[in-house]
Amino acid sequence: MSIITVSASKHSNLLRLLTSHTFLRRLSTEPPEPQPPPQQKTSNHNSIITEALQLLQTPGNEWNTTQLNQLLFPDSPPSSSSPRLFYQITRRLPSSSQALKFLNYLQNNSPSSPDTQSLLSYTFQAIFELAFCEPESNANLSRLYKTSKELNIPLTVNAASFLLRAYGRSELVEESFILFNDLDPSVKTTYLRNVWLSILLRSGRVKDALKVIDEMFESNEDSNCRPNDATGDVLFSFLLKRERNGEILSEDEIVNLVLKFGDHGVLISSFWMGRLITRLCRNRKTNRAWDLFTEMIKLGAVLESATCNSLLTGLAREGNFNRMNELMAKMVEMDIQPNVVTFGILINHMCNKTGDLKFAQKVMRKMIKAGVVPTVATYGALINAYCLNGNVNEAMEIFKDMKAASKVPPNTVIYNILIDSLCKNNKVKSAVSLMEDMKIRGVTPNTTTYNAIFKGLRDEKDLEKVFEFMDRMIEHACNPDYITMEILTEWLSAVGEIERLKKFVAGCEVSGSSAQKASART
DNA sequence: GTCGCCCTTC
Repeated sequence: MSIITVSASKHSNLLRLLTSHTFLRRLSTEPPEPQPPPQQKTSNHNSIITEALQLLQTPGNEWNTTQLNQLLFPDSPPSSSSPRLFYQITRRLPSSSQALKFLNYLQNNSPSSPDTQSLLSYTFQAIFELAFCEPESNANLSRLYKTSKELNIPLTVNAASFLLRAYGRSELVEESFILFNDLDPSVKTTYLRNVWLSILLRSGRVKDALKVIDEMFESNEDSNCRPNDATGDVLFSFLLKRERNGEILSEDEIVNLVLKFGDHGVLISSFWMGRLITRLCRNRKTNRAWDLFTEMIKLGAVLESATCNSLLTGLAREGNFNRMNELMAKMVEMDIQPNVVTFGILINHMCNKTGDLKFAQKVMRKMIKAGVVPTVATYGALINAYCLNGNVNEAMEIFKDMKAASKVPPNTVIYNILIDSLCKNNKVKSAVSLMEDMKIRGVTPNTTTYNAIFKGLRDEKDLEKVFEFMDRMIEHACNPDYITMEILTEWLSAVGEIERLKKFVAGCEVSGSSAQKASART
C-alpha cells in the first residue's frame, strides 16, 4: 500500500466537497412517489377472442366454421381484422398441433386481402411460441420451420427468434447459420440480430459475433438493424461475466469496443461500464480506467456511484489525490450521489499511513448526520485507520461502541484487524481474549484470524495456547494456508515439537476432506 | 423481448 502525503488544506478542500450542500441534499433525497398505473382499456377485441376460443374448444374436425367465419371475418374485405387478433387467439390454444389445425382453417376460410399473408405469418408465430414451450420442442420447431417454407408463409421476427433460440439451446449452431442466412433481410432486425449474437457468443463464435456487430455498424443510419443498447448489453455482459478475466478479449480490446460503440452513438449500460472500470482498476490499469471514464462522460454517459467508488479506490491505491479530488468534483457536478461505500473509501484511504484521524472521524460524523447509515465495512475502515496509525487503544474504543450501541455487529474482518494489531503491539493477551469474545458472540474465525494470533503467540513463545488454537482450527475445519504453515513449521520445529506439527497436518487433512464431503452433499 | 446486477474493512 502506498503512503499518501496530503496537505491539510487539500483535506479541508475534500471535506468541503464531500459535505457540500449539493452532496448532502442529494443524500437525503426521498424517492419519487409511484405513479398510478395507466387505466386499462377494454375492447371488443377481448370478447372476440373469448368467443373464438369457445368455438375452438370442440375437436378440430367438429369446428363450426360458419360461426367462426361470422365471428372472425364479419365484413369483406376484413379491414379491421388485424393480424394481432389471430396471433392472440392462436397463442391461447392448448397445443401447437391444435394451432396448426387453426392455421389450416384460416388458410381455407380467410377472405383474400393484402393482409392475408401477414395474418398467416402472425398465426405461425403463435404456433412457434406454443411449440417452444412443449416437450421435444426443438425437433418440433425444425419441422414447423419446414412446414412454413412449404406453405410459403414468411417467418415473423419473433418466429425466427424462437427458432434461433431453439437451435441455440440445442447447440445446433450450423443450423442457426443456415436459418439466419435464409431469412428475409426485413426480418433481420436489430432485435433478431441481438438474439443471434447471444447464440454465437454462447457457442464460442466470438469472431462471428464481432462480424455481425460490424455489419450492424456498417448498415445505413436508417436501416432496421443498427446496434442498440441491447446489442451492447448482450456483448458486454458476455465479455465481462464475473468468472471471465480477459481470456476472451483483453481489457484493452474491450475498452476499444466500448469506445467504438460510443462513437456510433451507443453508450453501453452504466452497469457494464462500471464492471469494466472496476476490472481495470483492480488490474492496476487505473490510467486506462480514468481515460475511459472521462471519455464516456464527454459522450454523455450517466455513471453510477459504484463506478466512481471503484475509480476512487484505484486512484487512492496509487495515491493520486489530485484526481480523487477531481473525481469528487465531477460527482457533485454530475449529481452522482456519494454513498456509504464512498465514505468508507475516503475514511480508509485519505487518513492512512498521514495519520489524520480527526479527518476520518469528521467524515464519519458528517456521514451519519447526512443520514447515511454506516455499515460494518465503514467501521472496519475506521478501526483499520486507527490501527495502522498505531492507535489500537482508540480502535478498541470504537469496537466497544460498536458492540454496545450500534446495530452493526462486528464481523470476522473487524476482529481480524484488531487481533492482528493487538498482537503487533505486544498485547497478545488482549488478542486472545478477543478470540474468546468471538467464540461467545458466534463470530467464526477464519485462516486470517488464526494466522494473526499464531504470530502473536509465537512472539510470546506461548506453546500451550498455540496448541489449543491449532486444535480449534481443526475442529472448525478451517484450512491453513501457506502463511499458517510457515509460522508453525518454523516455530514448532525450532522448539522440537515436530510430532505436534505432524498431528496438526494430519488433522487438517481429515477435517479438510470431511468438510469437502459435507459441501459435496449439499 | 434479447443481457444480468460492478463499489469500502483483515
